[in-house]
Parts: sequence; structure tokens; C-alpha cells
Amino acid sequence: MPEITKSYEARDVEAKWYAAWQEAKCFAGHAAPGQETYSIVIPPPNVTGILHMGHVLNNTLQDALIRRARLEGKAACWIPGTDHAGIATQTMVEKHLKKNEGKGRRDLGREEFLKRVWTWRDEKGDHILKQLRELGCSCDWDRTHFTMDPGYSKAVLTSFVKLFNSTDEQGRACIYRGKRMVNWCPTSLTALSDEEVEMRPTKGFMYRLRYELVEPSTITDAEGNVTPFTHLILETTRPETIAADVAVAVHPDDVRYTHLVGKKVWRPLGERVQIPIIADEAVDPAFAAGALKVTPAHDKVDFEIGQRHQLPVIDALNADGTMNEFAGPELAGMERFAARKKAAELLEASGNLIEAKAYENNVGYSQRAGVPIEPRLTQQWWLRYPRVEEAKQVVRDGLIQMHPERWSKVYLNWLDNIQDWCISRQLWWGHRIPVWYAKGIDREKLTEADLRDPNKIHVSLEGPADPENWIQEDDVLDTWASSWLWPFATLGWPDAEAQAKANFSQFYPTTTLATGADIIFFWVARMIMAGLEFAKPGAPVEERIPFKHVYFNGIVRDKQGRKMSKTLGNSPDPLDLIQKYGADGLRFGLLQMAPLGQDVKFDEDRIESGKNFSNKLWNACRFRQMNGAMSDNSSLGAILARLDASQLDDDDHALLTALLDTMKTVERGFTDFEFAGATQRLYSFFWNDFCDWYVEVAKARVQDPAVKDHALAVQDLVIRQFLLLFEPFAPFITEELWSLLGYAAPGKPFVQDARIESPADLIAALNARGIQLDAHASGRVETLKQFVTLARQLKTEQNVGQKRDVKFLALGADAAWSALSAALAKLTRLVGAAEISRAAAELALPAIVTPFGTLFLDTGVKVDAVAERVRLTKELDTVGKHIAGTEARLANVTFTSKAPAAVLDGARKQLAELQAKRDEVARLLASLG
RNA sequence: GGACCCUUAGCUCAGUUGGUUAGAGCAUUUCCUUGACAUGGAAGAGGUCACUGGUUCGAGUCCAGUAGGGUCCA
Repeated sequence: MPEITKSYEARDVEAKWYAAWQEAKCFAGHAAPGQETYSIVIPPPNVTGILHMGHVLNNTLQDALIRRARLEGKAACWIPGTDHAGIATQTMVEKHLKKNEGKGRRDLGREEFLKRVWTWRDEKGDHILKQLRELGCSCDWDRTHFTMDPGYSKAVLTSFVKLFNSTDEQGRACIYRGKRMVNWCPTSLTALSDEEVEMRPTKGFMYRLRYELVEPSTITDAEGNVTPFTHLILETTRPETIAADVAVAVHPDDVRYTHLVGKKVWRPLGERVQIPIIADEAVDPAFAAGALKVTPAHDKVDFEIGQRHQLPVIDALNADGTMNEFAGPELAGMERFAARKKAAELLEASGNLIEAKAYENNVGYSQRAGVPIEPRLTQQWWLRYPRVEEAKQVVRDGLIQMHPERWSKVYLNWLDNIQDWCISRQLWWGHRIPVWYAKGIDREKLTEADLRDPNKIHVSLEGPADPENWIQEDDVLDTWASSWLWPFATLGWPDAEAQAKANFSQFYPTTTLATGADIIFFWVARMIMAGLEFAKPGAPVEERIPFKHVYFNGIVRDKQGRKMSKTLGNSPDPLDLIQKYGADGLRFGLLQMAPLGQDVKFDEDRIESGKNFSNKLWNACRFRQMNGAMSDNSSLGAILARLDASQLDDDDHALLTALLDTMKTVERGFTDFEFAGATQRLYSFFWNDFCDWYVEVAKARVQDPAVKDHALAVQDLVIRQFLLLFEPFAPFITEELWSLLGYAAPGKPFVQDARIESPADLIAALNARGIQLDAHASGRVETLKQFVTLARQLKTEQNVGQKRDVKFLALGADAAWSALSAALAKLTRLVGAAEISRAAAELALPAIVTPFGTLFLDTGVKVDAVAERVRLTKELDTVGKHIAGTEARLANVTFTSKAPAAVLDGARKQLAELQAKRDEVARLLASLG
């Protein structure tokens, strides 16, 4: 048996065991027929991403879940992988190209550019998966997937083709192409979905403008006064688009303007043209002066107004956010924000700018590029979501449970207001849409009927048989239109052979999805719809859902509650933390501060405490090893066989009771996703119940040959069960100790080869050895602990806290003394005294009142009566207050008549104890003279 | 504007269905390197549980409102 070193060196241990696990294929997900399964798909990080604290929390949780499942004997499978992350990766490579070669993607051409992206991916990708290994993640690496792999790509294209040929719940084609207003990112040069747009309050100006009436009018008020009416007043934040105005709209019921409807105003910028005044319900008469400039090309509401009134569309912006010739000669070619300034200057010069006031409003930003998006009219592919109603129902019915439950509401609310999904992206890195257009047709003018005409449009995986007559769509699919297939595409779908090989039928639906709530719409909701639609056609709904539980972990924030970000530099590098505190320390510390569904305020001290706990565990095991040779630890049965039921004392009973309680807490932690509670109980059990008390108490027993084997067997038992409970959270140190203390059975070298006992299993195993746990032992041990604390307190107060040769004298009734003397040996040791003997009468010595009567401390020095009197008086005062409170409670008739008996008894008992204590303290005071 | 969450010790957080004197880690005070562990041990100090009202014999816990902080959706 190798000797355990003085302190725990995490890094050596971690590297060794991870290699061993991989070598032994410990993480392989195989399901035997009929075996209960537990499967998780990883939220695939961006292929070029690096590990941050959010990943650490998310993946530690998944690893804990999957490791626990293994210990419970389930066929566990955790599928890893990465996401091609269309925009993010393409942008990254483009930047790199620009910097190193001074070229853009168009200089290289599509084919060459994609080659470069693949090279980049091969060189720099998957780094994050290696980092997850450092953390101890037990993914089945042989199942690593990438959303652009051939098999996965086939799944993506298959899903598109299937959707193209199917209808939504209202019988409409799921996929259509249409020229509609989209969120356009002028930096990435692509359309975005609504979810990729982030509203941010943005400071700017509200420009108050005059639009001259072509035929000035007059207003006649109630008194018959007539005033000239020469212009309309409008407000806009975007004067640079004025040249694209095609009308001014007012509310049809707005009496201020009804007489003007049908008349015209001069457009104040660009070519001097007249535009009509129209009436539309969409105008808010209360906003500004109640008139709205209508610019159909650059605003969604305006576009809809334009449609209703058959207005032309003038697009004054280029794709990259610069103005084009329709913006007028002064603005053409300018960048949009410069043009805004310039437009204001021009308006001011022409006298049409009344004022520009500072204004803050919500502006949509491209989440990825961080620039304001432009509403832009373009041809895109759209998806009408399938299975929307079913997706709501599975959550309402609890087939899919969200934790914390409140996220269900957010989810349902989104589905209630669901909008069609713009799935095409004007990118190259991604899955190219499997649509071919017949040569010679005008793509801009395809009707819904044309889309379904196989002579004009070809949609398939393989492409047309006569490719020379067709041109493939340039656009690729939104990244999320590939990752929404993740739970089943990683299990081989749609290839039957691959599915069989991957144990699709056993691992789907997966058990738990652990992710952040920030992607509940992007990913979670869409996966549910995709799963219902594709995974097991025709199967009952409970077999089609992609997962049964969704656990939303919090966001890791810094101490001030800010999100961790590169720019703020407030995000510690997880690998540094692993270096400093060990992977186990990081995992354990982080989980301790991660209560269900709350954001985590990161505190490095907590991680340090995780490391310290590792060391504590290490040393407790080291001490066990030093106390006696290891006997057969290879199974629970073997250890139990070494227990002597007749030797079990109160401490054994109390410890085993606490162990059972810990087992229950941890079990509940896993079913309810209450990991913080589980880790905290593990901590307090091991440190307080086991080390602080039991190991100390057992020091005496271990010296006694008659009970030594038994006492060590209890320790071996508790350490074994603890390691099993702790392994999911701290796999490295537990593995090392499992091995060092001989818990591994022959041919079963790893912790995961063992089966964790449930609390009921352990009770049954104890019963089978003739052991019934004594429910009252814990209370008696608690009393002894109190006695020890009080005795130590007395020593500290008398400035002999560290001396071990002091003498105590206890004055109490026969019953108290007999209880005390039964535990005398260990108490003497624990309080640090030469002896504790019985006093015959009150003594003129410093004293403290304990549950076993009054305890006097003989330091050999004359007692300081004045100091004692002060101390005892204070004590008497405190006790008196508690007595008064309890008496008042008991004197209340409504309390005594309504409170349950147990509470009443407790109060009465407490009062009696307090009164006895008061009397004793009073006697002591009196004896001081 | 709608929905949700949070407010407990100096800091970060626990506190299960209402029930003795509200807990932990870190920080802090005093003492201790005694044979597991100084990454440690012992003893202590530190809290009107944001505020107001209600329900109840009893509220950190349940209800309503107020204030402050945060998130999501419009």
C-alpha cells in the first residue's frame, strides 16, 4: 500500500487518472438492451471558443450528473461536440485574412475561402474540448460531433428538405422564400433572426422637422379665427433616410389632419418631389406632432404602411450601411451615421430643421457584430415552425420539466408570440441551402407556386441530375438551424445504420439538458420543436421529445455582479484556477456557490475553500492509513463484515445517522438539481461530523486493541460511502483515494465500477449485520459536544486554553455524573485535561454550567472572585431573559391550546433546563460571597 | 408597458413543508506548530433577516404594498 503524502498535489493526480480513464474507455456510452439509460448532449461550444467560467459551471454540472448516473449503474452517455458558429467563425477568419494577407473573402472566392476556414478549424478548433478534459469532464470522446461534419451536415440538409415538403400545424408550407423586412447586419453583411438582435438604449437625437405643404392651407378655430397652415411637423431619429420617404402618414381619426389627407408635402431632402399625406391606423397621434414620415425600405412599420397603401419602396442604403444614390447626391457614399449628421446640417441650412434634442431610445444591435442593425428588405428563406402547439403541450404536461420551473413561463410566452424564423444567412461558412434554381429564372420574382414547381426549383440532398441547368442557392443556413437537431443528429439521425450504432433508440430522448437560460429561445425551444418533428416520426410524444429535464444554470458574474467579459477583463482563466486549486477544488467551490437557478457571483475564496477541502479529505484518509493496516475494503459487505455490532457506541450511531442524512441530501440534490445544498452537506458532514468529532473521539478507541478493528472499520465504511457520494463532484481526488485505500474490487479499478448504495440499501445492509441505528444517539452525542465546548470555553476564559494538564471537577446529580463518567475517557481527551473527577460540593473555583451539572476548573491559581462575579452575573442575565421569553410564551393560553404537543413539550423542557441553569448560576454567585 | 428574480453577518451565500437562542465559507479578534491536516486546531466578536402592513398562538419563511438592484419580452 503506497503511503499517502502529507499534502494533496492535485495536478499530478489529475493527469494520471484522466489518462487512465481514457485508456480504459471509462466514458464510453454503451447501453445493454433493457438497461436504464442516462444521456446528456453537451451544449456545443463554438469550435474556436476557449473555456470560460460559464463553461466550467455548465460542464461541471453535466459531469456530476453523468458520473452519478454511472455510479447508479445506469448506461450513461455524455455526447460532446462543437458548433461551427457561422458568423462568429467566418468573421474571425476574415479578420485574420485581412490582417495577414490583406484580403477579403471575395478576393479568394467561395471555395478557397472555405478551405481556409477548414484549415483554421483544424488548427485552432476543438481547443475547448481539450480544456474540458482538464476539468475532468467524462464525455464519450469517441462520439465527438461537429455541426459541419458530413454526417451532421446530412442531417441538417435532410431537415431542410423535409421541412420544405411539409406543412405547419395550420397547413401552410413550413418553408417559403420571401422579400420581407429583415434585421440586416451591415458589418457581417447578412440577415439575422429576431433572436440575434439585442435591444440597447442608445443616445442620439430626435430631429424636429418641417415638411412644407405643396398647397398651403388654413385652419379655422372654434371662434372662426383663420390662421395659415403651411407645413407639417414631424419627428425622426433618422433624417438620413428622408430621401427615401414616400409619404407622410397621420392617424385617420386625428381631426388636426383629416382635411389634409390626400394632399401633398415637399420632401425636404434629396430630389425635390412631392409625397402624399395618407391616413393609417398605425400612426400614434400622441407621439410628437402625430405625423409620421413613411420610409418603407428602412422601417418595419413603415413597410407595412407602404404595403397597405401601394407605395413605392426607395432603398437609400447599401448593404454595408453606406448611403446610395437614392439618398441624394450630398449623402451618397457616406457611412450612415456620418450621413445622419450631414442630413441634419442640410436640413438646418434649408430651414427645415426646427430643433435637434438629445434623445435615448432602444435600438436593435447585431448581437455578434455589436453594431445597429438595419431593417432591410431582402429575399430570404423563412421557416414557419412545426409542432408549436405540441411543443407547448409537452412542457405544460410536464413531459419536459424545466428547473427552475419558472422558465416554463418564459418559454410558453415566446411560443405564444412566435414569429417566422429567417433561416438564410448571406455567409459562406455554414450549410449551403440545398435549393437549386433553374437557369434563366428570375429569383426575385418567384411566387409561392413557382417554389413548388420542380421545373423552376429543385430541392434535394443530392442536387439535380442535370446540374448544368441549375444554379445552387448561395445562402447558408442559420447556425441554429443546425444545432436545433443536436440531440438526435449526434445520435446518428437520419441514417438508420448510424443510429443503430449510436444506440439511438436507448439514448433518445436524452435525460437532461443543462444550459444557460440565455439560449432558451435560440436553442432549447427550437430543439423541442425539431425533436418532436423529426426524431421518431409517428412515435408517441414522450418518445419524440429531445430531453426530459432542462436545467438552467445561472450566469457566472464577477463580485460586483457584472457579466464576465473579455473587454472588462474580469473573467479569471479557468485553467489558471485549475493550476492553483486543482480541478476538484474549482468544481467543488463553484458548485457550492451555485444555488438552483440563481446567477453565481464568483468568489475566488470559495474556490480556495474547495481546495482546502480536498486537502482535508486527503489528510483524514492519510490519518486513517497511519492508524492501522488496511483490511479488506473491496466491497461494502467486506467492510461490514469487520464491524462488530456489539461494539457500536453512540458516536458510531450518530455518525452513521449523519451519513444517511447526507446520502439523502445528496440524492435529493441530484433529483432536484440542488447542487449547492448537496455540496454543502458533504462539506459539513466530512469536516464537522467526521473529522472534528468522530475522528477525534476515535483516537482513543484506535489505541485500544479490543475495539481498534471495529473503530477502523467504521471509518473505512464512512470514507467509502463518502467517496462514492463525492466522486461526481470531485472525480480526481476520490479516484486516487479509492485506489490508495483499497476500495477497488479486483478487476474493478475505478470508483465508477462500484455501485453507489441508496440510503435504503445501506440501512438494509446494516440490518443484515444486526445493526439497527439508534435514533437517540445523535442527541446524546450533541450533549457531549456541548459539554466539550463549554469546558473549552471555561479554559479559554481562564487563559489556559492550550494547557492539557488542568483538572476539572464536576458537581451534579448521580444521573448526570453517570452519563458523564461513561464518556469520561474521550471527554478528558477532547477538552484537553489531565482528569475530570466528581466534586462533592460547591468549590471556590471558576465554573460553568453544563448539561451534566456544574463544571469547575482547577488551574491551581486562586480564583479571581471579582472577574467571576462579573461573568456569572452576565450569564444570569442572559438566562433570565430566555426564561422570561419562554415563560411568557407558555403563559399564553392561545399558544398552549393551539400549538402542537411536540412544540409545547419542547418549550416546557427548555424552560425547565433554563431554570435549573439559572438556579445553578445563582448558587455559584452566592458561593463567591 | 408586460413578466420574472433578488434584498439575511464586513464580503459571497445557505436557511426544505411557518415552531427553541437564524447558519456556513472567507475576512476579523485572542490563543496554539500537542504525532492527520497551519490548505490546520480551539474559543470569541459580528445580524431589528430592505421597509410597511396583514394572516397566525407563533413569520427570515405565507399574503399585500413600498423602496432599491437585476434579467427577459415588447
